[in-house]
Amino acid sequence: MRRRVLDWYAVHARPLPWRDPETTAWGVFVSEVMSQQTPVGRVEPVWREWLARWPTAGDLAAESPGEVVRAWGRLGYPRRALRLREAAVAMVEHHDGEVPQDEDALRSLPGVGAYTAAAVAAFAHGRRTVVVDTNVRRVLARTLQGRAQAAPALTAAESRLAAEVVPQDPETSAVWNVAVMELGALVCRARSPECEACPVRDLCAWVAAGRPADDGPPRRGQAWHGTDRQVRGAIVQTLRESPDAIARAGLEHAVCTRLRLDPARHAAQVDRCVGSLVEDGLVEPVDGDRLRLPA
DNA sequence: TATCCGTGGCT
DNA sequence: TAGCCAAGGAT
Repeated sequence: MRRRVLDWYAVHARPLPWRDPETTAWGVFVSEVMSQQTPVGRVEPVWREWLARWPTAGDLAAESPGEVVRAWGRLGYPRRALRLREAAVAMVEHHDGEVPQDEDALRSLPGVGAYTAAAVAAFAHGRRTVVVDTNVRRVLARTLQGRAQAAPALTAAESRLAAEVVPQDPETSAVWNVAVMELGALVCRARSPECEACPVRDLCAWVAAGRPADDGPPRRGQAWHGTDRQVRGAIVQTLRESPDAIARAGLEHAVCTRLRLDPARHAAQVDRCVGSLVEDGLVEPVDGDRLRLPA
């Protein structure tokens, strides 16, 4: 199985810029944070802008939060932009401006969880780690467990399984980790798997079982229309597009217009969301009644 | 552990 | 078309 996946990756890997051997650890770190819950195709152009503008952690650490959120554009979950900047500050203050190599040190950075710490240690520093993302979970669930999808949340059994299949040699392990992810992203996809193109289809327990449908609990869809998330998104988008601070009433109007909401009935929701965004550090009140991205 | 947190393309 | 889903993390 390992040889097949590694050989497949050698031929089919996408030429993502952060996979270039000359990309710095900082570049890899930025790519991993941007890719959290955002398709890599959308990440690539923003990543290029960021690395040209802030080629080191020190460069980003010196930038204002608002400018970082603005440059984040529409990647989604803009709190990640703030945490990425905070991580850069921590690197400057505690790691001599460099991306830590140790998984635990990475884990302690803002916005870095188990996945990102393992991924950066492996892909930026060549460490042997166990990278478990949604792609890896799905590939292992199908090939080894014969299930259509992984469990809703990562289980201890899954982590053990993932750890068992990572090659011992550090260099090979790093390629293995990215290769399984790539297989999940390109072939062993969640919705329309392309089993005919899979290098391990004849070893796959799910294929052997006749590709049975998922037998797990029904997934809860993410509500969107009319939610605080939608309103928060519209608020930040409006402020991103405005070079100057905006009066609260003007912001309410702009957001309701953008979302086609009745201002009379949604002013309170917009206000509540502004409050939560201020708490998150994504919005900053100025001059009493005006709002802007944080300076 | 369940829920919250953006955005947009795909089926 | 409406829902599903994407290199997760924090609480």
